[in-house]
Amino acid sequence: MKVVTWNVNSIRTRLERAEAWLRAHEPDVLCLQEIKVVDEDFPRGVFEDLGYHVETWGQKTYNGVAILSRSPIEDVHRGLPHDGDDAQARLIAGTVDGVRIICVYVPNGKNVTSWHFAYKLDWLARLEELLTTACDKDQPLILLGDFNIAPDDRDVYDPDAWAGRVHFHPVEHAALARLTGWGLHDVFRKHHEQAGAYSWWDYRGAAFPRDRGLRIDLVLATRAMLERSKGCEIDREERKEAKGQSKPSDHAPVVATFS
DNA sequence: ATGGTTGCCTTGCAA
Repeated sequence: MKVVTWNVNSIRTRLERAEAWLRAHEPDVLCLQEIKVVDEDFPRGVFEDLGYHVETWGQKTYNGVAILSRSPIEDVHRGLPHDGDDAQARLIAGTVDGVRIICVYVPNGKNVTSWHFAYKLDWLARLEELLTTACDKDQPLILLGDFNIAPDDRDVYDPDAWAGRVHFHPVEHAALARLTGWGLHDVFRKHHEQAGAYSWWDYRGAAFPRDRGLRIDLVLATRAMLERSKGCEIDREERKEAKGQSKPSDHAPVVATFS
């Protein structure tokens, strides 16, 4: 079972690349973030023609998440506990071949003094509540997506410069630790110890060619799925620019394979 | 160096 998370930064702008990537890599499950379209405008036919079931929770202009799967997607759930009617579209879950898949787009946070940062922390607390009240840590479960948090020093290009900043703040690390403390494991770290394996590079300041990135796109799994984990790779190639091609997302896909 | 670039869709916000 090949499961992927990819923040595409607009599915309409990225459609050509997303379709080509799917044809080349043929994942079983693809979790998308920042689709930036309402459900009616999601180009589902393109993916259905490739053999995928499609479940979305879209939103105009911002956010939006989706799960594409070769097998049917059961028990689909959208949103978090205490979401209001105006909730941001940031979480969609479904069960595929007996594995609970939770696709998340964690709020960015902007900067630590912003209301966006408080919103991020509240959102993470409600994600923890979802796990503890509606999920089973002893069952096969994968929580994956754009977490907008780099777990440790190996996951940021300049840890000293990033210390205390949004995406690498102690309070964010504490929130992430509560999720993993519930019973989740960083699948990438089962297979790779090295520093400098990033999944996101800012569009600005030539961050990608200078390799100034962060690993903020994570695949977290319960013990049952960690034991089935056979590999986890970041597809850095997809972040590259090529002449005559449409632009890449600022995030690379993260590919995890399970038995 | 609080800059820079991209995507939304139109004028400024979010990332």
